[in-house]
Amino acid sequence: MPELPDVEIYRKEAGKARDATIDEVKITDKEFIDITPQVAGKSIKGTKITNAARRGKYLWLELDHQHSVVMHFGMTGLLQYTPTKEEAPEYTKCSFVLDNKHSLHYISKRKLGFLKLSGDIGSFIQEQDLGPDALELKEEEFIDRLKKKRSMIKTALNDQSLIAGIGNIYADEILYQAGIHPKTGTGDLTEKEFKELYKQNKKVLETAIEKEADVSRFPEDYLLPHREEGTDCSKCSGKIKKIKVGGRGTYYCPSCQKKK
DNA sequence: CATAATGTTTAAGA
DNA sequence: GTCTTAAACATTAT
Repeated sequence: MPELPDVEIYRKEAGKARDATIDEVKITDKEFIDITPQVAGKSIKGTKITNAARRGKYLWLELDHQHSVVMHFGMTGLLQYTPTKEEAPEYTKCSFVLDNKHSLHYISKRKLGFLKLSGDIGSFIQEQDLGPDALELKEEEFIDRLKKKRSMIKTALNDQSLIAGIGNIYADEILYQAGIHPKTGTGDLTEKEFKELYKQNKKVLETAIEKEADVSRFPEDYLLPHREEGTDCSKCSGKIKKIKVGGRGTYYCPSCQKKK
């Protein structure tokens, strides 16, 4: 489930490969991986991983030859760092075999993400029209950006050009914690509610990272561990309800997230 | 078998 | 042109 907290975990995983040299690039799904064996051999093999960087849901492996590998995880992708002698996980699309007896595996069941060679990170962000990372934003800009969009608040939170990193399920969690109905129009929110959103955005994402994006370890009053229609709300006596917002499944408590 | 699923891009509508 | 919404994409699990 790769949203900001998940990708941050992968970034830490990739960080274990820092200063290792890439001995080999194994491409196991040619259709999916946008790197030809020639390019891999010429531009990636033999280079050193100098850093792992993240913005929103995108992850970069920075190499010492002024380029980098950029990856996106779609809905089912993940990154794993394992001893090379272990077999690559199922659905592995591409593996970087390192000189420290470990390998980094890009894994995905479906084909919605990508992994490719990227030059300068800044120009990539511009091309993608990617907004600032949800954890880097100051309160004022966070609120200003949301106000610019005239849509339901959940749709605005999911807009990567406004704020990068919040996906479908974390938008639900943030709105649940803030006590705001997901269909509320951005124009109908009060200043107080915007501030609460900012506060919960930070808290929810940081908590998720601290728990290594493992929902079973989330606090008891979070929505995510019991994101199911009809279950009891952890904050009041209401029952969790499922609706569609902008075409996506959305869970909320009708009793503590009242519509205006 | 039909439906929904954490994602982004596109095409269409206002 | 600009902004917003809905459909399309690929594959698996229920």
